[in-house]
Amino acid sequence: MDSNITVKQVQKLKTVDQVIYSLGLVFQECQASLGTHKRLLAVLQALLAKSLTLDALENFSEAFCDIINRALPVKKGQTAVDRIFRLIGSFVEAIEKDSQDEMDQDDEKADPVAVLTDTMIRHLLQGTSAKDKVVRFRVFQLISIIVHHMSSINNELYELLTEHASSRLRDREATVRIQAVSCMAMFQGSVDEEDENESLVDPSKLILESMENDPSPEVRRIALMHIQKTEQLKSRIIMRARDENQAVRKFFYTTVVKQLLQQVKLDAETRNDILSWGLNDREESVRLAAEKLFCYDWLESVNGNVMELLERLHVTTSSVAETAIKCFLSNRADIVIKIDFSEQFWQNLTPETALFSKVYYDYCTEKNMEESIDKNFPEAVELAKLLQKYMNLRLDNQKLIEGREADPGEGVSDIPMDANEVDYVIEQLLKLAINYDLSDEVGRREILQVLRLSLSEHMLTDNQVESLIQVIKKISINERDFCQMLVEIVADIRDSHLEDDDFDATFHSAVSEMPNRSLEKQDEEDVPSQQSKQPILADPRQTAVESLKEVPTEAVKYILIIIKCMLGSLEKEEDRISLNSLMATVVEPFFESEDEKVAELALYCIGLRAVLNEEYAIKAAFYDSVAISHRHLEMRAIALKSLTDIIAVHGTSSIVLQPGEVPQTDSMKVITEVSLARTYYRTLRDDTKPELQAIAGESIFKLFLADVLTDDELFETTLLAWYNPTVNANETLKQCLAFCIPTYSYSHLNHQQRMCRVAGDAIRRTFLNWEENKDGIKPTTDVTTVLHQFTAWTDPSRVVNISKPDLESSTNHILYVTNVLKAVCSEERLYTNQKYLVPTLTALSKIYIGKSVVQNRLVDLLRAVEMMESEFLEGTKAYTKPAKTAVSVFVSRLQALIGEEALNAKDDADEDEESDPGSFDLEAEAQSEQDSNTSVEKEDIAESGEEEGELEDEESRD
DNA sequence: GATGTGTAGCTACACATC
DNA sequence: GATGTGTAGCTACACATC
Repeated sequence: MDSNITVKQVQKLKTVDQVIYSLGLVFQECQASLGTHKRLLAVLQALLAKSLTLDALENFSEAFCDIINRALPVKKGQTAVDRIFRLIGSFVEAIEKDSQDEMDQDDEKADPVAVLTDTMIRHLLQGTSAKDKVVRFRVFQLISIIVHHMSSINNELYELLTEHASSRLRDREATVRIQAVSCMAMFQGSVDEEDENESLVDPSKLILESMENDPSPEVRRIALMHIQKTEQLKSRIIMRARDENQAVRKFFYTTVVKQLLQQVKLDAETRNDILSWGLNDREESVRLAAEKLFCYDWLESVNGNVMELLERLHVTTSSVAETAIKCFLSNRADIVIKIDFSEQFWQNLTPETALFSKVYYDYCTEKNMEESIDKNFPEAVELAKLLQKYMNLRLDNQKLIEGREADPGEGVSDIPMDANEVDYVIEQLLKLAINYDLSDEVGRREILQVLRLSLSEHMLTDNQVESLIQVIKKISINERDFCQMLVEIVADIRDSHLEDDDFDATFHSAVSEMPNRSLEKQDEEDVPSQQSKQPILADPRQTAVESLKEVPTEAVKYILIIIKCMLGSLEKEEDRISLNSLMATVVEPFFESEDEKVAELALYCIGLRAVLNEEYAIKAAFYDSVAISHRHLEMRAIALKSLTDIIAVHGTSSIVLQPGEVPQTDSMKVITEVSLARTYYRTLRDDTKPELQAIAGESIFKLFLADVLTDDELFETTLLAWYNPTVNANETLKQCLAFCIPTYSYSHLNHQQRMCRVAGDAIRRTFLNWEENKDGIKPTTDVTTVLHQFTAWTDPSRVVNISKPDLESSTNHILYVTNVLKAVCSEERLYTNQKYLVPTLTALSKIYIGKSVVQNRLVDLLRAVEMMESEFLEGTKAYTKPAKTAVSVFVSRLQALIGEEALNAKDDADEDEESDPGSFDLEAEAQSEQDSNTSVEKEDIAESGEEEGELEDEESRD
């Protein structure tokens, strides 16, 4: 028989042996290429038919299993076996189909196909818990293939299979679990929920479990692929878009979303979430997959109608719409090129088209597509008219609504556009105007006119105010001009709410003091410098407060929002006088408002001003400190952030009393260095206010990174917080510290030195806290992790951009290890406990010692280690063999680095000086060296020493 | 546990076959 | 034109080894 076996040849076969021999040939041949499979499939079917006519089904099955056995031990990745399995799969499918056709005709006959598949599966199941992982993998691979090609299965076999597969879902090998999941997937939906049999496992639940919790991303991916996309499971499936593994996330976007959209209903919010997570993913590959999904697949699902695609985003409430449109513009140049905004388009803006035009304008600007801008976007004058048109529409709407409320009985006249939608359109037009080409003088005037009137006469939304003020800023000649314009507007708004004539003394006087400003470019020199020296008013504040009481709260909020946006967009202070007046008469009085929102806005404004003006910062710091200790949570958060910003910009010296400085009665400078540190310290330690804790953590590191804060004690508090088990519940703070601690430590050698100084004490206190365990909460880390982290943070080779000479001469790790050993040896509970001692000593192997470290430092360290060993460790139970080995390895390493000669020389010197070998004196040396290196920090360190006592005192009083 | 090596799963393209 | 196959390069991850 030649190697290319055919159906005709099979039909001529006479004996069982010949059939079995041919079977071997088929599987021999199928391994080489998939090309022959079609013919071989026919041959296999013929062989089965032949064995039936010879009444040798049993022999045929046996031979089949024998062939399978030979493939089972072949490791993964061998294509030959994959081809064999593929042929078996096709074979099962083909004979199942034939059998179905025959069964329709004759139900009585025993089904040979069922016998064959049953034999094969039972044979394979014997290997499901084989010792060889390859066998377990191959067994489930083939079972999975067979099951996928079967149309039905009897109950007995089903139970057997699910039982084996479910136990393999917890196989040690990920490859086996993948196949088990794939096999189990075939049985989803087979359990009838109504007559739930207790003994039956529910495949869907098991797959769900694997999809969410399997440690291997590949298993999770396969589970995600196979799991049924049902209404019940969809919310769990969608969460895979946030899987920690990028391959899983990417797979979700390339494949799963499409399946979901076909099989279940997804509401707009869910779709937006999916899109938002994808387009903002940290991995580029995931972002690309999400972009493709949106720009091609979703567009296709709305038949290429771009506006419908945008409508489905629900732009007015979506935070992702703008990103989505940007991605659309850059991905679908083919569609973008056809864009043509007509007059009609601009007259009938919808939220979608308004947003699109805004994003498109920015896109064109960025890509220098001037032609597209000229073609599609109106002149500035026209833009002003458009703004006016939609502002009018907004006003008409409001009147209609008010009218309807006043007289509900009246025939309801249709409101042309939803109020929120009009607001949104206006907001987009304003945003469009921010970057618009306003070089045309007439257009600029027109727009400014519209903006001024709108701002003072309409109660715009917060977002609208913010954008509008940015446009005014852009149009203004300079900051002075800008400020004055807004101060006038604020005055107008206030006036409009006061009817009494005697109200306006303060306000108008504040305004009238300002030079006349006009749109025309005005030389700054024109402003008489004397004006700034004139007294503002006898007692402006008092009168202002009185009159402001008459202004409705809503109007006050509106005014404060305008001021907030104005201050936020200032880069420097060109008009101190009018700002002073504004703050004193309109902002500061509201700090004490009973309305929380009003007080918050006032404090926010105060903080913004303080960043611009160092003198004002003292006042702001005063307000902040009052707010931090007395006011409600949101207020305290604003105050804490504001205080941090002030210090970051102006430094601590400008706002705190210097040592010896006595608080003046007329000054608001009341904060001391200690009270400032204590504010952060207390906030960070207050578990009852997790939001503030997180802000404090972030603030402290911001200031440490900027070298504004230099308090070692405060820094140590952050480390203690990191290892405090209760912090684990505060996700924001945890994330903040996880990022900030290493970032700070690796940012500069001096920063790392601070870490080295406090590390010993921080480790000691952390361990003792765990030991005492006051709160009864289990620590979430262990001793080894703590030491690993500290050893890494203090490793000079991890400092970014460190120069080779700096690295090789750095003594940071030596300082660190000295402190840690000292700290552990100072506490009997630690050095006599194996749990703490052994990891401390084994960590010695990770200590980085540069090639050009001063020899004396090494000798001192060596002496210290030897002393520690003889004084504290030798003879204690905790000093186990691995600990001893670690110490002796470290000692040998030090000795080798030092060299014998230096060692002897140093010994002599020691004898001469009669130094005390029992003390850790090298830390003092290290400290003094560090001080001389950074003379600036010297004082701070000394100061912090004093504070340490005070902070501690405070704490113990608490 | 740190290291080097191996692998799956893309992705894009060329080419053959139906 | 649709479909399947082979090829190569790439990357993140899993695995094996010490």
